[in-house]
Amino acid sequence: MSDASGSPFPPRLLRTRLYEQVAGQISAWIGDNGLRAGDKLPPERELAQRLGVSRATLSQALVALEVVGVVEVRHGDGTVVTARHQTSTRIVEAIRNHADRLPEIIETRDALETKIAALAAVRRTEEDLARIDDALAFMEADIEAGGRGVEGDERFHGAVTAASHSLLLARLMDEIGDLVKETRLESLGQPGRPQDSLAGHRAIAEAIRAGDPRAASAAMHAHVEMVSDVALLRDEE
Amino acid sequence: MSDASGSPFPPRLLRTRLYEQVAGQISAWIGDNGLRAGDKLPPERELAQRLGVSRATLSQALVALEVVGVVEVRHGDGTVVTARHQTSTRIVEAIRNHADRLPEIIETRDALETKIAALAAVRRTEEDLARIDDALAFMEADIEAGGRGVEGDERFHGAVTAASHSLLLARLMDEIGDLVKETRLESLGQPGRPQDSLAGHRAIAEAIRAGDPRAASAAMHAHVEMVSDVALLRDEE
DNA sequence: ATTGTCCTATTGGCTAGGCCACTGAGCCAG
DNA sequence: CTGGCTCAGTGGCCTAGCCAATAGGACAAT
Repeated sequence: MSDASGSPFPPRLLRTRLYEQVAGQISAWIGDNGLRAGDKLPPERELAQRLGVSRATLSQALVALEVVGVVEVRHGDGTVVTARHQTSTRIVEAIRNHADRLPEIIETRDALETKIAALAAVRRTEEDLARIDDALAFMEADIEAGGRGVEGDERFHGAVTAASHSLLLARLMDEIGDLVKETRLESLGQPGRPQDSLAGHRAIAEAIRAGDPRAASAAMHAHVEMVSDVALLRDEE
Repeated sequence: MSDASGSPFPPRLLRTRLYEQVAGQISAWIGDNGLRAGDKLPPERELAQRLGVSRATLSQALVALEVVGVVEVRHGDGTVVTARHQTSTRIVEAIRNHADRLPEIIETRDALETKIAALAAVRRTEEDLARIDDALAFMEADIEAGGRGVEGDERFHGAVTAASHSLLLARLMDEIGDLVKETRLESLGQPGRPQDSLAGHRAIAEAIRAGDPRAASAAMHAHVEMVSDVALLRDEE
């Protein structure tokens, strides 16, 4: 891994596919013109011409918007705006671009993971416990070898999430996975942090093994708080 | 609304677009053949031929899978499977199709909304409180008029979520919005339920107004539990 | 040996143009 | 007023083709 040191590198200049631009423009256009749920978009042929792309490309853009839930394409009738427009796209962007999103991420992790820990304490199987131990061992080895234990951290939380046996919670954790990953990197970059983090994980694991949901929840809460402290120190405004 | 009574009607036989089927098949194929993150899919031309569709359609399918985060399409190189495959698609389906998803929804609501309530108690503005009161009044009027207070319930939870001033949590709530809506309908369909629900809302609102996060959290927890009881009674297996 | 340059096969990106299928609205007969 | 018909509008999908990016090998320069 070469990105482990120094400056974080220009972020790999992203290559936009045409359909993405088109989808963005359409989405923006919907917002700007104040289109409400149920309003119709112009026909594909016209829209394609206006945007200067082929119908095939436009079609891809519509697929993308459809998957995200912004529009609904109805064969023979037209393309209509759905209710979810405002909630979906905008907010994701807002979160991505806003600098002080860290507290929000911490809050959300706290909400989800304390619950997950509590559930895990009650539902964990032997297999779950083994996986958690593996992650712990992996992290320990990594840290002793001078690493930051990033992957071990990820594995641990993944294992705990799996142990909660809740597909929905797992999905939501996955949803915010990318955001969490960033905070993880920041947190574990602090000197001494990996060890503290490892200790926190051990406490969580113990509580889960003991089958004590309250303790597991509390331990997880403390752990998330610790991460938060670190992040806030560096990022305070 | 005509779907409020009687048998639930044949569920409107959905019309699949070709790209959806293709996306599904590809996704399944990835799973069946045990493809891991980083593995390459066959080239588009070949894949299209094998699946018996045009390249344009296949391309749409890939866009859909890309938006969902299952694959990454790299110009000039190929299409590769991303790490998120397992978590994403399967789980959504599993949740949608699994009958006993109610407990999971309750758990998730509990995790998110207790936190939301606590945050709301600390952060609510006068405007937030007014909106919460509006929702309360709306629900009360609806119930007195013989309604079930479904929309009021929705508004109330929306207002509380807004009062938490956390975009991320709001987004996750939105994410599970559809699922929650179903449970809401079931719950409020019980005789006497609307009144109880209204009382629960009042308790939550009071705690938020008082600025007491613990009380707000506890009240919300109690409320969610109540909903859960109802749901489980009808749906127990 | 190593490094940098160029070439080329492979692969995705996008377009053009066309036919088919579905939807909704208006018309007409019963 | 109802049911069936027609037709214009619109999306669904296809074929055929050229353009553009990438990876990897050959080969020259160091």
